[in-house]
Amino acid sequence: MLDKKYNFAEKEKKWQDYWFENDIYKYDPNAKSKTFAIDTPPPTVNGHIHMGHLSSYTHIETIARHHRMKGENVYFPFGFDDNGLPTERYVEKTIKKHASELPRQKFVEICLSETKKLEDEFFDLYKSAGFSCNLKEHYSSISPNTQKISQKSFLELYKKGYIYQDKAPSLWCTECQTACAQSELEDMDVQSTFNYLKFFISGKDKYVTVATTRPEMLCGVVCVFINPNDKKNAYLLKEKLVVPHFGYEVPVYADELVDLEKGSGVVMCCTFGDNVDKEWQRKHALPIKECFTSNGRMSALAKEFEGLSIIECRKAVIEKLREEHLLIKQENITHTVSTHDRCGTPVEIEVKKQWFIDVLSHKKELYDAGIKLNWHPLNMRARYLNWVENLSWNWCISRQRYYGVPFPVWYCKKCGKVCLADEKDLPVDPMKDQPKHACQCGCNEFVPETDVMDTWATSSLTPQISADMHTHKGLDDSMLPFDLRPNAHDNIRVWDFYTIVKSLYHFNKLPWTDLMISGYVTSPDGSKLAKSKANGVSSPQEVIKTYSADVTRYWANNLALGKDTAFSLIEFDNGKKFVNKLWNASKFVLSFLEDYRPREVELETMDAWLLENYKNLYNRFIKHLDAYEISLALAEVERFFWNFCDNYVELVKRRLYNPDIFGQRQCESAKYTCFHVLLGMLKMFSPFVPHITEEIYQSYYAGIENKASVHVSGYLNLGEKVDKSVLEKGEEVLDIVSAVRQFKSENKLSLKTELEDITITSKNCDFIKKTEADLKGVAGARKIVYKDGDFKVEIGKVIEEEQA
RNA sequence: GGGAGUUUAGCUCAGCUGGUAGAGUACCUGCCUUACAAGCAGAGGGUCAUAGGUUCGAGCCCUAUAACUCCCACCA
Repeated sequence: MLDKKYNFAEKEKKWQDYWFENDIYKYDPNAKSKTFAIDTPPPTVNGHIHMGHLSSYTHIETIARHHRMKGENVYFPFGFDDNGLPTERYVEKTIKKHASELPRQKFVEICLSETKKLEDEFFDLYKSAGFSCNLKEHYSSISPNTQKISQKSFLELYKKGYIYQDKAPSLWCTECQTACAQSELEDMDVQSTFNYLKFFISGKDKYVTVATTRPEMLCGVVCVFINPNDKKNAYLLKEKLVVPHFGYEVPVYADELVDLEKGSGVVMCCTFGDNVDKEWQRKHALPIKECFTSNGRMSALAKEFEGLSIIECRKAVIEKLREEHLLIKQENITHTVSTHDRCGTPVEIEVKKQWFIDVLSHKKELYDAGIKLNWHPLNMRARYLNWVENLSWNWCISRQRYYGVPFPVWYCKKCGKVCLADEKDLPVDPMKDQPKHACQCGCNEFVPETDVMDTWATSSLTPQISADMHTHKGLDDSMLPFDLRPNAHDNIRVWDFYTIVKSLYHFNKLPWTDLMISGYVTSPDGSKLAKSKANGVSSPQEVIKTYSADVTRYWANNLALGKDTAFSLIEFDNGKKFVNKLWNASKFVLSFLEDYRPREVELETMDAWLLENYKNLYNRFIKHLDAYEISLALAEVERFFWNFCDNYVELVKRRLYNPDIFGQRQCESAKYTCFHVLLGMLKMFSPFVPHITEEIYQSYYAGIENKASVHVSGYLNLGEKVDKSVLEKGEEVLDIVSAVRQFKSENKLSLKTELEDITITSKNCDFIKKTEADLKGVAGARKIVYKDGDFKVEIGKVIEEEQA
């Protein structure tokens, strides 16, 4: 017997412990059934999980549970992405110190201990949400084993020629003091000033106007560009121009990238103010002049401004130009600058020795890979393709930071040659370990590489890293491709892209066959959720505590794939109602089934109708979930369920209560139907609301089916062929019930009011007649008269209560 | 500038291969019905963003337009 009220706090905890202790979701390496492997997103350990993560993990969960219910062997690993800049930033904020203020080793130790705390929090949350990934073992992107895989990947790609080291322009964050990748850029609108400056023509008392937002870079001007079609200024090509204030001369070149409409149509070029400068530098073989040092201060080039910050220098230079009458006018503008997504600082371009993975020369393969993958929803594919088409930087994987996977690289002290670690010695830390062999030049002294790898250089290997937890084969492709990569749309250009790169370069294979892309949960005003801010949105912990894990999952499962949704607690009330209804309906139905064991019986008409409906539902349900249409699948089974409660159960409950009046066989038929349909529904609901379905299942069905859990019990397939005519005829019976209810409602009568008689006109009287006992009961009619003809229901006299 | 998405009832959203506009919620009217008042029954409520087109027939297909959201590019 089920409790009168469902106590979710107690039951959810009970079943979570039960699942955990009994390894209910364990992947079985020896199973013969098909494996469904999920490349679970490892949460980045850089703050607290918010509702957005919870909702997208819930989608993964539902899909994992669905495939488990289909009898597949689900490989659902778990891990943490706990190294790299995001984690460092989190730790810096927590301890209120910059990494550079501490000894490297000390900082790394603090990172390890701080992330451990967060990981414990993550673990508790995952468990309390009832997640069915393998919580007993997990990978970490900083663990020695992961480092080994990551370093091996580096060595292999280096040997294959995909990785190269170069002193080349790369994106530089002056705040984090490290290089970063194109995918880490974020646009930000800033107020800025367009400064119109006088560039005098050398030896003449004539000037041209050049507009710039970055006057502090005047110390690094290498040339001035005009448009090749600019007739008015064409004469300048033969002249030299004098850089204002700094007084040195630069040449003038023509390039079609110059926009005649912008500013004065004449552009100064520095190496490097922006992307275009970078291109011009290469195309016109311009000299490289570095205006800034790596910490965002002015370099010696800036003469008297050396050591000022970029912003300070900008002000100071403007002041100088004004004094020297070289500033013609200023215009306030809003323009977009690229900032570092981890700290919001505008990025600069720096020329430094960095490690790169070549992606630009493989755009075609990367693009084709995007075409071959199955994207859910499909339109998300465009984001990937768009990104690949617009790639303009090779993937810079070196970071001038502390907490990350080290490069397995030293440099010969004498000849400077790169010395790679031996594969069998991995993982290595070149700052502690030494190469085992002397350099080819004979020198035995080495300088370690102090840079660490970009965190994505490692997390792009999650299919291999997570497969290794079971295969123990390291960097290996035996489990590739995985069946599913799930993540939110922000990760398409980052994690998805990089994973595809690595998988293609290593194995010439796709990392997975399908991608499932979740949308964002935004705050009610539409702004982004962030791990660091609350935005007026409840935390997952709060929501689960208040509403239960099942209700929270119900909410998440109703969100459309790929679409952003504003968070609202109102939506949780539907889930609460649903869970309550499921409890009450199950309690009611099971109260009739206590000692019942199913056996074949000749079915009553409406029982057959419900079973046909169930088959119909089953087909659609499976089809939706196979296509990752989570919310549609849930809506479908939920609609069936409410119909089951409000129509079917109402129709048959008298039979269940009174076998003496309605007949033993008729009662048996209802029991048979209830038994199967409730069981089938519980199984279908189980991926969405795993706790309450388990509680109900365990109270009755588990013993009969002899299964450890509803979640490994398999769906109930009652046959795929549906008798449509039974469905239609049954609907007509419901129409009769509806007509009677309408009559009673309009006449403000209680639904139990009895009626003298009702007259039914229909072409299906034979069918309807067979339901007469049920119909009389639910309608409260003493007599039913049948007529052949177009469908019509006439209500006879009401029997007053006193009489009844 | 390129791309994607959205626009359907007061609100949140479904709507398949083109065939009489749907659900939940809110509001209104009733009903304590031997599971559930966190329930049940019933009613009202829509120029399917706009303008054209294709079609016997368009929420759906085509062409424009508008508004909002997101991604990318631009950043002199």
